[in-house]
Amino acid sequence: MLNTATAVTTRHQAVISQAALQAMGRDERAPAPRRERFDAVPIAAMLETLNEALQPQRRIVRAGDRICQAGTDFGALYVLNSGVAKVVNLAADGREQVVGLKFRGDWLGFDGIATGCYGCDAIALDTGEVWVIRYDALLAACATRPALLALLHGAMSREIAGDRDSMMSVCTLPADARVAEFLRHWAEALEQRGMRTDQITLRMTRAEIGNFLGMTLESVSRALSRLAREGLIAFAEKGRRDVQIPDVGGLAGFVQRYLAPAMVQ
Amino acid sequence: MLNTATAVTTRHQAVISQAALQAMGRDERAPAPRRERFDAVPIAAMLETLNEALQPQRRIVRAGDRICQAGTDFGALYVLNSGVAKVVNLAADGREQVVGLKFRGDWLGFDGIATGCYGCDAIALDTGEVWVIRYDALLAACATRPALLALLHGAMSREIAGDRDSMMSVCTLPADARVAEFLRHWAEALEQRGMRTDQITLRMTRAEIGNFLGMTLESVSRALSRLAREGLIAFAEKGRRDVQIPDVGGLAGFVQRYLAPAMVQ
DNA sequence: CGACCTTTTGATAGTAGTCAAATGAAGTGG
DNA sequence: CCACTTCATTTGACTACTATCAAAAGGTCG
Repeated sequence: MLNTATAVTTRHQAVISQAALQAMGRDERAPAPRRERFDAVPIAAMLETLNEALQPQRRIVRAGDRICQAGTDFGALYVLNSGVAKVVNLAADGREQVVGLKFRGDWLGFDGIATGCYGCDAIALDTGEVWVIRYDALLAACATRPALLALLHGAMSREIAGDRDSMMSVCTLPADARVAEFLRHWAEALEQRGMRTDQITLRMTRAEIGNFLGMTLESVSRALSRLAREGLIAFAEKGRRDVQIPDVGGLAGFVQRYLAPAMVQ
Repeated sequence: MLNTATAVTTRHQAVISQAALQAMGRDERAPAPRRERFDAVPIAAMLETLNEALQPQRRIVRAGDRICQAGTDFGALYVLNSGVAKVVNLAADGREQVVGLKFRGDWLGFDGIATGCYGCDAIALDTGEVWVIRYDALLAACATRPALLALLHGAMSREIAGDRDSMMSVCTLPADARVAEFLRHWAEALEQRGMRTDQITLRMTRAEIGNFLGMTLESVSRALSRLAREGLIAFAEKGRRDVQIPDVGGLAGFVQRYLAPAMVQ
């Protein structure tokens, strides 16, 4: 119960093979797998830098508008100055999945750099402003402004780390906790941007949320009902798209409790 | 049955909300969500460029060696010149998950750029050579060699796209198909690097594979047995770590069949 | 050989998916 | 303004996939 490598067996299996354990035997226990999740550069500062360096073209989008389209030629990256967007991955066989949510300051279109065409659709979930950053112009500007390059790399790096965290949520959490974590994550994103977190408007249907989390719309609905029954969330009087979160910490606690119900020592 | 947006309902739910559908109504059907998955720059050429531009330090690793460690200060990226490695994401609460597999030419450590410390462990799965690319040196070299920067961005972009595909596999495929897709992906990675694909040596235990795919080791074992029973794979005489794949296309077909059993039109 | 893993396979349980029906919202046209 | 249509959501009943528990067999290494 003291070795984290083998203690976690609540859901699925422990990861570390014996071979790996003994191979890394020398340096006993990892010093501090602590991960800092804050941004080195605040979002507002990043946008300011981008704005003055590139004076990007602005585009107003409304709910449902496609910001970029899978399969079309890559030429620009997009930065959300306001609003919310979903990223939808499309497979050749017709499967599609929401693989990400984007908020103010987030970038879109990175997946097009390598292949020369966008790999995902990005769809606005409400009204917002998108900045169009032509990739060649960005690179040119980066040549004279190292800070810009740092910004770009930071954004890509954060995207990679974020995707992995999504992966972990989907793979290690039961359905109810996944929904709780989804809400917590959304609230956290708002908080980082200085917005209210006590009430959030989900701009996705249950089906979209389920698709994002790898579960059915019914399971999402049930999970939300259960969270509401436990008092962790509440619905606005009319319509169930607005979720009130009296205490974000409560959601985090729920995830932890659900994660390791018997891990209370 | 002709509208891909609503046709896919075999597993979980269709993604596209009605609102989104009508909002994007004007441009009828998407032109071609085709995604090109090949590399613009062959892997060998990329390594050659890296080598001559930076003459990176080389490090020989053996199975179980840690290439980089979550939580430690970020200073360098790593490129696999040979061997295989797994990327393990660590959560603050002790959960850990294999979130990626890396082969020759793949980069490691991108997640450290934004936060200043690595977010994942990277563990060698067999003997191999790792190139250490100091990040500051890389940036300096990029300033005079645009090709290097393109390489870097291409690698990060590919990582983002790849993570999303993993996410989609985990979320949209049933257990058996997930394992088949895992094998297919491994074979594809070998093929892109000019290696044999008819026989691959899984360098992970069933527990590790299961952790990666979001299922238990028993389910992985059962899935492999089923694939073997169907003749899609075969085991070497001794030990069940070597998997023979007579026809990679067969695995792809299995995934498709399992994906849409009733989608035969 | 014996200790220790890993893997396989079976039996059982539980979570989440599927099917179905009812309610709730929202928009349309008379 | 109100029927009427349409879609989103909720909830129940049932099913099925996959996790869990357990035992045995196969490998590996001292």
